[in-house]
Formats: sequence, structure tokens, C-alpha cells
Amino acid sequence: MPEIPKAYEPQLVEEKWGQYWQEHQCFVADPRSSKPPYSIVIPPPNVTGVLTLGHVLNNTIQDILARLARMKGFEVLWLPGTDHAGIATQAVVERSLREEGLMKHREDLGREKFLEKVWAWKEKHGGIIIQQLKKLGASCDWTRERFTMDPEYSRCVQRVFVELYNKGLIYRGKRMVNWDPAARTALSDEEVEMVEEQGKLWHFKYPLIGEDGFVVVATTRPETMLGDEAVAVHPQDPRYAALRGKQVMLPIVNKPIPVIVDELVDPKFGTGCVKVTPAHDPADYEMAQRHHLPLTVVIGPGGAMTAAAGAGFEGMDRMRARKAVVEQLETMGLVPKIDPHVHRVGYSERTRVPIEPYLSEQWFLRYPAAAQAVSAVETGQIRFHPERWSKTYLHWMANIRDWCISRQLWWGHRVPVWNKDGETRCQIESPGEGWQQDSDVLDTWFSSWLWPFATMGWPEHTATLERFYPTADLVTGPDIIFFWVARMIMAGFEFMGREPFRNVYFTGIIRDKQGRKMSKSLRNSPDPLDLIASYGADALRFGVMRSAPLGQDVLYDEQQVELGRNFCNKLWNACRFRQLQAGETQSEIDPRLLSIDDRWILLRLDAAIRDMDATLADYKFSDAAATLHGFFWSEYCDWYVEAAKAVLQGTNAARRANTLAVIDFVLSHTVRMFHPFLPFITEELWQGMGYAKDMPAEQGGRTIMFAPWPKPLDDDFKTHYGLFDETVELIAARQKLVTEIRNIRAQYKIPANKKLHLVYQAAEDIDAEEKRVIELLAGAEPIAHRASYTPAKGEPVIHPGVGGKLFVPLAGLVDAQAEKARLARELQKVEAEIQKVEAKLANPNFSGKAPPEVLQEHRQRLADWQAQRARLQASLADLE
RNA sequence: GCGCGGUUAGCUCAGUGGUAGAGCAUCACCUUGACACGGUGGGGGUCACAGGUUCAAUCCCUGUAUCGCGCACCA
Repeated sequence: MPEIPKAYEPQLVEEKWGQYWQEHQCFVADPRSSKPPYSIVIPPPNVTGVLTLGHVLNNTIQDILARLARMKGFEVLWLPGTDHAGIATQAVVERSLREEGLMKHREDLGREKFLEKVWAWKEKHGGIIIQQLKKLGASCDWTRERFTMDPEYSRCVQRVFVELYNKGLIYRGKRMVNWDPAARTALSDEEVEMVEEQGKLWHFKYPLIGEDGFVVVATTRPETMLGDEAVAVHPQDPRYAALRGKQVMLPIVNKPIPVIVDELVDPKFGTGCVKVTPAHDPADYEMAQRHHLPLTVVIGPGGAMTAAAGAGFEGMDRMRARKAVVEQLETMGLVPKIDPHVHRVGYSERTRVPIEPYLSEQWFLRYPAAAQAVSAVETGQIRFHPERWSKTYLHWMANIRDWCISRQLWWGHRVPVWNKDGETRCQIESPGEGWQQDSDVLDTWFSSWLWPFATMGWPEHTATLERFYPTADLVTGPDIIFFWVARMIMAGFEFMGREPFRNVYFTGIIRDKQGRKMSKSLRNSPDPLDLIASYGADALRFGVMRSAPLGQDVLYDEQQVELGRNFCNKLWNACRFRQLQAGETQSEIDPRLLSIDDRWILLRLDAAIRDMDATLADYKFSDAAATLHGFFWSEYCDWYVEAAKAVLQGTNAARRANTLAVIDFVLSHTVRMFHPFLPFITEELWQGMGYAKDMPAEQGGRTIMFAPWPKPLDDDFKTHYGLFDETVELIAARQKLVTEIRNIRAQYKIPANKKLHLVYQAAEDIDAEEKRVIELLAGAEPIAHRASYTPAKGEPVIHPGVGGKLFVPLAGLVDAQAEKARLARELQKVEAEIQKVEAKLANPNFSGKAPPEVLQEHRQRLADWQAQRARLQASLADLE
């Protein structure tokens, strides 16, 4: 670091080391390495995606884990890649093609032409997010980047399909599925989001046939009445017992339909009479099957009414048809009541339009290895963090239903099924002339669920697969626990014979300050790239990690990123301070030359290292970040460095050099511990400060990436350097003394730039160096020692731990009244404390049952408070 | 309806069966030779509410309120 700017400037530094790591292949995993393996697969972002704060959180955690593992001596593979994201990508490309005027609907281009366009689009715009992840500092092995539509990957997907088909787990069936009318495809249950809405409950009168009167049905979907095939009542409902076997006339359509009886009807809801639309409601479909009712499809795949809905409605959008039906019925006087009604409507997670229950032929999968997937989590073979998510997982697994895996899209993996003359074959390659491939593609997740091993070369027994499967940790959001996590576990057992990962860390969801989810439409999602540009990637990482406790949602606030930037600057300047010190350097610390401050900071460093290990082992990244932040800022910078200046500004060259050695020791440890959180600045400091030179050169020269993770100081070290707990007490006592002096300074409004004149009254003077430290910390002139001293009336006095009295002469500043008031306030506080402790100790239950050490601690506390009370009273008496 | 999570300083959040913490914000003082992206000191909390267990509860248990999330075929 030849030129050291006062403020840390991240942009150039981050650029420089990002390139350095790439050039030196620091992220590349070697399956032939002798080190133990550690692996993570990235949750592949959509190939069309751009970096969001959610990605920042997720990938920073993965990067911390990966970098930590490297420093701990593991051979690390963090495998990156992107997902083809069927519907999302197809929708994006369709939109852009429409905007360019190249087509109105994809049918205009045809399947092949359209796919060419998608691939072209992918080549051009895809993978932006990969570049963005690099900016964030993600240490993925980019040489192994995968895409779920790579040719080899596609082969895995089809192979898996064929295998499951041959096992009889994949089948074709006509079912009522969730249909997305905008994308014109089926969706899985998991892709439907239930949204609570204020809707209406319309009551319709259906005239009875052959007698006067009506049956009143209640519905939230008037437009479906055009496809009604029955009216249903509950078998035990006495109100409608007489209706059994009767028929009603379906208005508008003018079709007689029967009244049926079915347990599924809830007599308490609405009128207790349900209109039954077999083709457009799952429950109605179920009833229709029991009662052999016909299926009349009145809503087509695009969400428009069909010919069967009647000439007046054909081609009309379902929402318009709703209004039209209600209007017609109203004119006919058949709408006695419209109630407001809160209900839940299924929306497509992709296109945000209401889902249509739709009867169609689809491919379904009966999940394999479900029992193993359940027991793996139950037994802890796979652990969830936080653990509570395992409950959600197990609940879903217990109610697991077959998975609709076919999609009526073009962008995706083709279903490897071939038809010819009514014959069907399931195989990867075409059976030959005249065979037509099934036109459906597979659900994106049907490729994602193979991610942990398909990316490693499966089904070949590659070195990578042998070495790095199963992976160690998976980091993902709880929102895809069913979509992805559960399915990966099942695929892992089915195809690899074992679990795909051992730990799953579920991040929280990043929300805005108001607690709302980040979303494009709300425009409340800041662009992480902007944040990196103005604060630096390290600052962004640190800010996000500080505020992301295990499993809790994160309310994002830019101030957190500022905190990160400020911290980087602090770290920078602390190192800058070290660089500015002239003089000889030595790498060995001489125990004979250590001050109590030196010993203290080494002990605190030891505590910080232990704390880091404990919190990181529990995936408590925000705690780890807070520990380091607190140690470095509040202990090292605020106390140690300030005290060390007493030696550094002194004349003893040997002591100076030794203190610098302690500083180097602490900094080199601290910088390493920060590296997983702040990769760029720590690399700059590691190499710039020269700490790298003592380390063996590895791949990538002497990068901090492979520097050893700090170990707690062992007993031999502590004995050698005389690190005992008494030191901590000594320093605590001095900190208390200094704080009291500073307090008095503030009380009397003595400007911070004015030095205090202190008088120490005791038989013996304080140790010279200790005195110098106190002077520095308190901002005082050399402390005068007096065997006897008569203070001015009301002169503030402090009682240092070593005995004697420390006076703060105020040269005319003393206001006896003010001082009296101050002392009285203090006294009041102390009295209150004494009362509390005394009351506790006086309670025989407490003294009888509390453990001895607690009792002892209370007695000590009481004695301390009493001593302070005596001092305060004495000072007050002096003022009388 | 069932399940899960939250409720602690103005804000965002840690935390522990035995003297309530951090960051930010706020107030006062300070540009002192690492850092104003800084230093020092201060103010601010009946730890949502009600019971219970305990010598002792912010922490454990039960219930209530409230906010959020997930699951569920009430049309």
C-alpha cells in the first residue's frame, strides 16, 4: 500500500482483486486434491434474471461458507449456473418479440423459429446475473458454470423421465389441473398463489321444473353457470329433502339439470345449494364423476368463453362474461341477492392472472423415494436451519400429491415420448420415421430437482461427482422448500442413492422498511449494483449480513449498507494507522515486553476467535458479524489502539517494536476473520500490509483466500505470554476510571480539546506507564502526585481501583450547587440499587435457595454500591 | 380452520432464569498526527397484555390481543 488514501475507496480495489482471483484460478475446484472436499451448489437464478437483494443475501451466505471452508483447508467447489425458467423466460422473450413487431403470438413464428429466437435472446441477455454475482465477490468455480438446458443436462432430464416412466411412476391422465389462461399452460399446485380478495357472492334463482318455485344457489363465479350440469344439496339438509330427484331449469341456457345429493356440500355455506359446473371446478368435477354428469366446457384455454357457452357469449373473456351473465339474470329477475364476500382466488405466480381449473391431458409424476426423503429429515441425516422448517417440509411430504410435470410451452425440455398410429414409446431418441414427439415440455423444476448431481456430470461417474457429492450445505429461501428442496431430496435418493446435501440453511425474505416483500411492481427493490457502485460490494455484504439473523426476515434499510461502508473505512484506517508507524518491525512478540493492554487485547482476540467459531458453526452469520464488529471497533480501536499510543509515542524502541508486533498479530488475525464477510478489502490489506509474506504460497500466490483460519490461542501460548484473566479485570477497572473522568469532563462542559489537570493523592504514585495511558485516554496533562492535597470545596474526586484519590481540579469552574445536585442524583440512583439488592438478600427464600455463587455475587454487588454510597456522602458532606 | 413466526429504546433488531444490549436516529462537546464514513459523554425501555411455575421471569408454561407467513375443495 504505497499511497494510503484517508478514506477507503472500494471501486478500484474490488475490480483489482476480482480479476486477480480469476487469473489465478482461485475458485477452481480440483477433484484430485488431497484436501477434504466441501461443496455447495448455487440455487440457479433464472437465466433472464438480474441481481436482487435476495440474491445478495443468499449468495453472500454461500460465499462466506465457501471462503471459510477454503481457509479451513477444504477443497471447495461452489458450483454456479442458471436455470432456463420455462414460463418466465418464454414470457419475457414473447413480450420482447411482440414489442419488436416480429409476431403477435408465438404460433406466428412456429415452434422452431420461436425457439431459435429464445436461444438468441438467451445468448445475448442471459447470464447478466452471473456477471453481477462476480461483482459481489462470489467465489464460484466459474469454469463449471452450468445451464439447465445444456445438452448434457437435457439428456439427464430425459433419461430421468424415461427411467421413471419405465418404473410406472410417470403416467398420462385427464385431470382437472391449474390452468394459466395467459400462458396457456398447466401449472403445478405450487405455482398457484392463493390471494384473499373482497369479492361477491351472487345468489341465483333456478326455476323448478314441473312446479312453482325456485332453488337459490350461491356462487362466486357467475360465468360458469353456463356450464352447470346439476344443483347439489347435502343429504342431511332437511330444508332441501323435498328437492331430491327433482329437476331445475338452467336459465339463459334453458336446459333441465338434476338436483343431486352429495356430502361435499356444506349446508352452512350460502344457501346450502350449490350449482355444479363439472368442467370448471375441482370439487364439482369430483361430484360429477360420482353422479355421472356430463362435462360442458364453457371456458377455453385462453380464458375466453367457448361455443358451448352459447352464441351470445362465445369468444367473450371470462370476466366480461361474468358481468354479462349477471346482467342477463338480473333482467330476468333471477338475482335476489348479492352479498359481499371475502374469498381466496388462485393466481398464477408467473403471469399474475387468475387460475382456471381446467380439464386436460397431462403428465403426472408419482414421487419416488418419498419415504426416504421423510426419514432423512426426521432422523437428522439432513438438517434444516432453522430447524422449524422441517415441520413445514414434513407436513407437505405427508400430504404429497402427484406432480403435474407437463407444460404446454415451447421453451423447455421436450417430453421424451413418441406417438405413431396410436402406439406410444418413451425413449430419448426418436424410434424412427413417422413418430411424432409429444408436444409438451416439462416443468422447469423437473430439471432443477436434478441440479446437485446433473451439474456434476451424472450419469457418468466423474471425478467431480465422486468427490463432491453429496454437497455440504444448501442455502435457499423457504419459499421454494416444496418446489425445489423437497424434490431435490427425493431425486437424490432415487438417482444417487443418497441425500444431495447435509444441511439446508433457509434465509429470511428481504422486505422493505414497511415490511413489504421486494417486488418489481412496487419499485421498492433497490438495485444492488447501484449500492455496490456507491458503497462497495464489501459494504453491501456486511450491511446485509449484519441485519440478517438466522431464519428471520430482513427489513432492508440502506443505512445498513452505510454501516458496512463505515466499517470498511474503520478497518482501512486502523491498518493505515499501523502503516504510518515508523520503526523496526519484528514478527515475534517478546513476552517480557508486553503491557497489560497488550495482554488484554490478545485475550480479547482469543475470545473473538472462539465466538466466531461457535456462531459460524450454528450458521449465525449476523452474530458472527456483530462479534467481529464489536471486537474490532469497541475493543481494539477504541481502547487498545488508544492505549498503545502511550508506548508508540514513547522513546523505548524495543517496547515500540514489540507493540507493533502485537498490533500486527491482532490485525493479521482480524483481517483473516473478516475475509469471508469482506473479501475485497481484506485481500487488499492482507497483501498490502505484508501479512501474506509469512504464509506459504499456494494457488494464486499468497492470497488471503487460502490463509489459515485463525485458531483460538492455546494454553501454551497463554502461559508463554502471561495471558491471565486478571488482566481483563485490571483493564476493566481502568476503563471505569477513565470513563468517570470523561464523564466529569462532560458534566462540567470542559471542551474536548482542553486538557485536564489531575491530581493523584496517595502515599505512592501510580506506575509511570499506567499514568501515561490514563493521561492519554482521559485527555489530561501529566498527573500530579501529592502525598497530601487539600482540594477546593466541591472538587470532583474519583477513587481508582489501586487506592488513593484522583482529584479533578476545575480552576474556578466548580459550581458547588451544581456539584451538589449532581452528587445527589447519583446518590439517589445508588440508594435505589442498594435497596433492591438488600431486599433480595433479606428474603430468606432467596438466601436459602439461591445457588452460593449467585448469593456471593449479590453480596459483592451490595458492598460495591455501599462503598460508592459512602464516597458520595463524603463528597456531599465536604460541600456543606 | 390448522400450523409457523414476530411483538424488547424514536427506528431496525440482538439477548439471557439472577444489575436490559447493539446499530441508526437524537442532544452536548470536539476537526487531537488512523478514521467526521470519526472521537467522547448523555437522554431514552413497567422487554404486547393476563395468569401460572420459581427464592427469582423479558427469558419457561398457559391463555389473550395484534401483525406477518404457510397450508386447506367452503361454491
